[in-house]
Amino acid sequence: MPKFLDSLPMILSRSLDRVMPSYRRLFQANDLTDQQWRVLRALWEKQHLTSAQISQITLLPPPSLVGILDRLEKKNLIGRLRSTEDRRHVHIIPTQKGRALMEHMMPMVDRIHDDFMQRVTAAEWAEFN
Amino acid sequence: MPKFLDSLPMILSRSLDRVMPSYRRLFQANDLTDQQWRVLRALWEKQHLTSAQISQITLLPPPSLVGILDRLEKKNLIGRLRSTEDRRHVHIIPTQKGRALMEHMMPMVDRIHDDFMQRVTAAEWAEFN
DNA sequence: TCTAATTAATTAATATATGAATGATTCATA
DNA sequence: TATGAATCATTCATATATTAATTAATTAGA
Repeated sequence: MPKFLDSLPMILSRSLDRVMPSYRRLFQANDLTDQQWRVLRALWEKQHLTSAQISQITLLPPPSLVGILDRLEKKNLIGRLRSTEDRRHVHIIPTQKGRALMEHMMPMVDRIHDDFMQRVTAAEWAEFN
Repeated sequence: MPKFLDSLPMILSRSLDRVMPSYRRLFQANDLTDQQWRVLRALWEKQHLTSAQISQITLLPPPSLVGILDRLEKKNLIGRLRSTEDRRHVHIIPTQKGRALMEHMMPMVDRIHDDFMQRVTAAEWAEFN
């Protein structure tokens, strides 16, 4: 009978709780939520994605994505474009402002990742075994 | 430059997304949300906890906990008891109905955990390395 | 002893998650 | 080619996350 804190969901949640704050400080400094960042981050690797594709990549559920895209659009960071071939699809494209913001943030995000991978492979990583 | 999907937050989120559905089916069958379950699960190992203690154990932020406790109380699964020594504290105690529900669910939850630890140590677990 | 600093729980405002349902569109096929 | 099944984005209702602020109660210190 495993203890509550040793359950898979709690182990993973705890890990996330330790990883996210470092990122979140940077996101907040740029007026972005975690989820808004995820969308922009996905568009960074491949601009021009449909809403469904973004949902699959970012793991953000479609109903949430609607609002997230609304707010990104309101900030003029992305644009929505209804497809002409298949009018069910909506293409999401980063704006000039959106790309500039990413250009500015990506190096710092990469650095946070690198910093983690050095500490994590030693300390936190061990918790999984 | 790590790919988005290889970042720590996405690896952990993806893992959670694969683990939770199995549990969630059981929770829903018993009319509980993930978070409501967490609170009852914490009280299972040690009934009589304060709101702050539950927050620390379950990782549920205090503002969220207020509503979660409200709904658990409304379902008559827990009781709130304002402390007499320090009237700032609120003791949370499972009701008879709450304990009965846990007694019913714990074996099934443990089994889900065991099933995972057999598949996970082989397949998913490898993803962390 | 009286005020300033702390603490626990809560409220408020905004953003997301979850599951079900809808509307518009496209596809499959009889 | 009409028509029912499948898709994509969206809406709806409810529950939770996040940050800041508030309230009530306790403690620390002048």
